[in-house]
Amino acid sequence: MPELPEVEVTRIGIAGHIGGNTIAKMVAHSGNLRWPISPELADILPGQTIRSVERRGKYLLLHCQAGVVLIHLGMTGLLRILSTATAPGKHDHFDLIFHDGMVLRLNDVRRFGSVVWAGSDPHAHKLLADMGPEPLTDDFDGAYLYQKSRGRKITVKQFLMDHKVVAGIGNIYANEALFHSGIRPTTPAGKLSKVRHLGLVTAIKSVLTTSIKVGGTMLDFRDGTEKTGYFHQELAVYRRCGLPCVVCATPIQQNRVGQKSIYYCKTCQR
DNA sequence: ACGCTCTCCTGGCCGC
DNA sequence: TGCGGCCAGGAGAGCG
Repeated sequence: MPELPEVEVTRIGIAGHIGGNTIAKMVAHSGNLRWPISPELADILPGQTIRSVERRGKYLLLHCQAGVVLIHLGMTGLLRILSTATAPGKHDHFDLIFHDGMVLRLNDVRRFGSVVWAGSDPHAHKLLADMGPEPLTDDFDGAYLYQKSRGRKITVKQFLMDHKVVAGIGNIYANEALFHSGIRPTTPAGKLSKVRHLGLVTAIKSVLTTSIKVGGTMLDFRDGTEKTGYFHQELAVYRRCGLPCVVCATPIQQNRVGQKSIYYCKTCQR
């Protein structure tokens, strides 16, 4: 599923194709995604030029003169660049057609994604306004995370996935970062020391950065020729229930916290 | 402010 | 082979 690294790789990939290109038409093919595709887009977007493509958490921001289109890929969303429009498939929901014939197409099997008009002040939009710092910026450090966790009773795993705390950390990277920092996912966030927060932040940055590099070598956005399973990092714990820990060979445990799966090594993570 | 639960969706997988 | 049922999972909404 698209996590922050995949969204970042997507951002870089599509920016090279649509940046500076002018939109001729927007077409919504099917019913709703998470919310209805903002209907005003059909009126606003024709004639708009893509100035830049930004990422905030897992949202992509397409900057035009009139404002910003927010795109979220949900769990199964995929953006493709086509050189010419082809008939949309069952799970193709949205096309941006450019003057030169190029098409940016959103495919999303489970329809948890969204396409929203955010106007000229996107960072004030309610979907972005309360978001915490980007995990790969210097604003996100051990002191910050430690301070935010004081008094919090939720598990550190759930804490990391709260986007008001830090933007764009999903289930995979929460599990992986906790493994690499040796922290049991079920530990209450408020019980962890400052030093352990520092290690956790270091692990988050490391695992995200590595994954962006890997994803970047495996994506090709032109005409749907992207490799399947385009994110292919070696995962240490995620979905490895019962398999040996890569460090100590203890079988990886799986449990549920909240509605999500946690994976951890009971020996390495305390 | 915080924490918990519910909800959206569908392909894949399991058991019978 | 078909069918029912369950699961994964991002993250906002709504409630206490």
